[in-house]
Amino acid sequence: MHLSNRDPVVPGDMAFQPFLPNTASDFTLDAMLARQPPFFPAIALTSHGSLHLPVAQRHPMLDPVNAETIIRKASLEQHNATQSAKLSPPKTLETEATEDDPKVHLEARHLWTQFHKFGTEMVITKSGRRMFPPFKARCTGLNQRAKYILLMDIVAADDFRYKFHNSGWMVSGKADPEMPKRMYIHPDSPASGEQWMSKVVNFHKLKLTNNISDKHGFVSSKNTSTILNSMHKYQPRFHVVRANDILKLPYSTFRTYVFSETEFIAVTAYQNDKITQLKIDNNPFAKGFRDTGNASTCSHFTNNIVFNQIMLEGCESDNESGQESKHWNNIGQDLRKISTTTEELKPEPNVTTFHEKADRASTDSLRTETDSEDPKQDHINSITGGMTRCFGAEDPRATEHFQPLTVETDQSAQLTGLGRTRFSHCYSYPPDWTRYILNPLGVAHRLLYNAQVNMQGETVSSVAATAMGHMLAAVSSGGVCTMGTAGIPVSSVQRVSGTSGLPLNFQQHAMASQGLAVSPFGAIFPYPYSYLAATAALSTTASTPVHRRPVRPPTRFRPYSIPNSVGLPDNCSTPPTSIHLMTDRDVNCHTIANSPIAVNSDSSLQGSGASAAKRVSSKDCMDQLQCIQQLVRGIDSYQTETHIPMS
DNA sequence: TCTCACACCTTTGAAGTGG
DNA sequence: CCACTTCAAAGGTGTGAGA
Repeated sequence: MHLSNRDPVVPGDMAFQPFLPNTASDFTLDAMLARQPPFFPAIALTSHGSLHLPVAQRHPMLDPVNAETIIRKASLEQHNATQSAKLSPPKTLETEATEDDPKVHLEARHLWTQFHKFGTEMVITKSGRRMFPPFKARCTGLNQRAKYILLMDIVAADDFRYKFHNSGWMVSGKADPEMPKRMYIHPDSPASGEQWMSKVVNFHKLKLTNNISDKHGFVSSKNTSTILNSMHKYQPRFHVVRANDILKLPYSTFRTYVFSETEFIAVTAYQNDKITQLKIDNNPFAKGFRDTGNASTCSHFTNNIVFNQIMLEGCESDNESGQESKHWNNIGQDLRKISTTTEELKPEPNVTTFHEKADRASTDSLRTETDSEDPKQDHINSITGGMTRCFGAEDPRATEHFQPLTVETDQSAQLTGLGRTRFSHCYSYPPDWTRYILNPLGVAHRLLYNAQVNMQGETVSSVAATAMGHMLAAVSSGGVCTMGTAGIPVSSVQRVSGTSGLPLNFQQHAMASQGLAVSPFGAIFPYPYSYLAATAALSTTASTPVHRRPVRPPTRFRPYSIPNSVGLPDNCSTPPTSIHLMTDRDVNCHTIANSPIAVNSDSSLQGSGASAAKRVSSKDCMDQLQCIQQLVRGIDSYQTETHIPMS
């Protein structure tokens, strides 16, 4: 058994051979374990691996012997739990829960809009800089009792390098190779829908850096950074996953929300003075650079803050605490007024219609900000029109009025500047995941490379699990799921009772504290070992417009490619994404996701998981696997293509 | 184009104070 | 014991010089 293999793997070693189960025996735990690549060697795999090798070695799950013991023990526990469940089926509140319909509203959208208008520059430094404006979102439509995991990542928006010329940005060439991408799990994850909806999801702790050797992303510290290339364009993405355990992410459905106005170009120094002034005027940390006597480009922002603080006093519905949060909200409110003043964000008539029809019915949280019979509040309502409109974009009812806008992922739409509408893209995975694996665009195909799938009985892994490339998604009815990614074992035990074999706190904190990243596939990654976030990638490839329409819109976001080896390929233009934890728990947030095809044993998720299992019979699984195999066969040739044509 | 030191600012939490 | 205030350290900013 490979579990005992301690031999290190040298960079470039093809440690992961595609394993596609063909027979029922392939789905057993032993079969999966037998196909595991050597555990642990990935720690020392890359030139960067040495950074965390000593730490990783201390992790009990990184010891091959311990790992096997833990896995076996977890298997037994789950078996016992299964038997217990048969004798006394667990009571679940799921019957009272309703299907979720997550909607995500970008906070301070007007600030983002102004930011986008002025140049979309985001400063990155070697030590890391926070995003400005901060990425914050408000979620609604979640199942209050279900557990959700919220994530964020930043992906390249295109394949170009830019330069600032003649007061504007222009393409200056082909993009440099991307840095390893990281996906950030909100530290409050998993949390109930009620908890998420009660707060604003805030990723302001996320830092941007161009330091390749940066290791903050995986270290339990206040610093959580992602590596970007200067003078390249990026697009933050927000993911909502309905799952009660981080280790279930691979089997869960990602709903991805892309707010086009959050797109930015990473720079080491500001090129556009307007952006500089915008940030100085709005970022409290840059207050020292404000010149009150100077009527700067954005000085009216500052002036209006006072006005809006008065106008909106007491209207704050956000549960956030802390002055900074209030500050950002004030900024957002302030800019709402500005937008009204400048007419730039004046809602279109149909938007107003939607605002009246949908917003009044659904955006209670917003109403708390604007709810008033007071004429003063009427004015505020008009101010917030743009924000409400954006919020409604994810609302099913919005499609009635904005249907043409639901497919806003093509290149032209993205590049039309402020003239375009500002709606987020919502991608979700339909239950019929095979349809997306067979996506004609082909991008999903790459995700299947080296895919290892284990399905048994009624348990069916989702697209994510299927497509997690060199990761191993081993889900068995026996309950044991061993994740052998890069040779690192992780027990992803799924009991019928819904609790993981490894308590989340243990998984999350222990791993993070030891400088390990928890991948969406349940693997532990030492920095900077990065892996494909297949689930996230699929969010772009298996995307559907706002409301799960079966038609896939063109997307300009390249999927994450799966490395053809455990190491990062030299010519990998689209490195994989790893998931790691934001460790600061002071981040406010809320968002949630439905996981219609997730393999959820959690009682709160049994409904969706069980239904998914029913939807996909064993025969269907085999058929789908055959499809996967066919795809994989063609991937070798496909891999030579370095990128997917954009829209 | 990038890095670094710098001044200025906010944030945070510990320590002190008073009811 | 609790709430409030004070204070210092930590950390987030853009600037500007130099590489």
